[in-house]
Amino acid sequence: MAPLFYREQDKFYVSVDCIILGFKEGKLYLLISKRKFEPLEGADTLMGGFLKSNESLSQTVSRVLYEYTGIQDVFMEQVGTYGDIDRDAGERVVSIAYYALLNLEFFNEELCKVHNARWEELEKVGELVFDHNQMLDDTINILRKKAATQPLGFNLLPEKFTLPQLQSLYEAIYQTTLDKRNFRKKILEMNILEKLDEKDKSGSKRGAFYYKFNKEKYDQLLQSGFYFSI
Amino acid sequence: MAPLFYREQDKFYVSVDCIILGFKEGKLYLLISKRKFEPLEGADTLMGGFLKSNESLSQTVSRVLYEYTGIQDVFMEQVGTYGDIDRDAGERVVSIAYYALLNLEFFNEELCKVHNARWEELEKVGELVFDHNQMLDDTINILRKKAATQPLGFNLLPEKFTLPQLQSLYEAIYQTTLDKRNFRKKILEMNILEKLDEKDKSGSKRGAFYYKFNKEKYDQLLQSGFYFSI
DNA sequence: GCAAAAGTGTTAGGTGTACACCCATGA
DNA sequence: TCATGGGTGTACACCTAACACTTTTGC
Repeated sequence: MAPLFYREQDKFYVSVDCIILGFKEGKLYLLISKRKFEPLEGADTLMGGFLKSNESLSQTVSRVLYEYTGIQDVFMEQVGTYGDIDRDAGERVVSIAYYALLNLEFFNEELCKVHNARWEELEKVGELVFDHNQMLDDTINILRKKAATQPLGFNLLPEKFTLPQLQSLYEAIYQTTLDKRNFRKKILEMNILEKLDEKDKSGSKRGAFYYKFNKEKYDQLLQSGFYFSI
Repeated sequence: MAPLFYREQDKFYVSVDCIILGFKEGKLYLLISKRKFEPLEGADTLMGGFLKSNESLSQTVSRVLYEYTGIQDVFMEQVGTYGDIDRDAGERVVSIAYYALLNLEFFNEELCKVHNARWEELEKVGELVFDHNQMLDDTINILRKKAATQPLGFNLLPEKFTLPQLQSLYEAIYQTTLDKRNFRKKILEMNILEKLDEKDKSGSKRGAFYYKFNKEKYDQLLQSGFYFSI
């Protein structure tokens, strides 16, 4: 039984909504689903779920991510909380938005069908239910700020990636083009990438060397005042 | 009556906790109160309040800020949402943290007594209830990031302030010392301050000129790609 | 006249940015 | 052999950071 003062308070439905982003062939994609219940059943929506009494917020997010993508241990961060009275047309619901960055290589295509979900090009996302477009805009703003100063981007790539791939990821995030030489110089000077002896021949005849992100080295550098910056 | 699917879900108490910061004589201060109900009655706590059915989240924050400080139209932003199962020792409560920056000049001292509240030097804040220390740490991190790229700081100063005051504010936020000449050059070059014909003689015999933040000019500059940076 | 804070410019080093050509390979 | 994308170095402009002395005025 709740202590006295608590019992006088109102209670609310609490949900999480997930902005799930992936990257493929130079473009960012958002995972969009069809809403499964009234009101607005069938409309485009972010992945979401209700908080349960036996779950922490982050457990709810992990559960929702697992249900829709089949992936565990996904990189995710809170975007913010949306609490307008009428934000959900069905009932008063306070919703916490999280974004997740994942590597499309490991994505379970089957689950897409189960949930009526699809990957939509970020630039072409149309109207979503409620305040979900706002959540998406807020996410992109956060992503742009964070990606410049923290090595988030690697979550969107396979473990082994090429420098042209990495560059095109940043170009997609910032909707701009970057100078190849400057980009390579900057990222390599940080000494957080490990060059492999293997080439990706899928993009060109010559092939581009694979690299991987060296997290140990990055963590070690952080200790000594280093900071990531693109 | 809630639509069918909603009715199956759990409901939760939702609260807001406010990290209220002020600045005086070169130091940042946090408004701390004594918890008014069990459990942990009398312990040091952030200002907080429960979300009500007829309020949006930001209305709740405004209400709490007004109750505790007597000030309306305070600058505030969301820090994040804290949803661990046992974060509140009394009951399951999901709490959204907001920080507020205010000008101590207008602060209503009377309300301090009413609420058993006090301004504590930020550097000397001790243990707070639940996860409130975490909320405070997260706030300081956000403040440090934001204050460097957005003109938030002016919310902590009176409308008229001197450059030595402004500098000591940034020194307090970043816990560092800055070079007077470089600081003045940088801030004045932005052309967002308006020099007044009046001096503050309280800090020295010679007196320092008052300036004020020119929001119109700042907004105008933003349009043309300018960005604030300290 | 002196103590105490306000105010003022210059320089060197480092960082960001613009820019064009050769390389490796499969078809 | 040629078309395609991968890979490389330099020069200049700009910004940052370091640094010391003069001014004002109340006491």
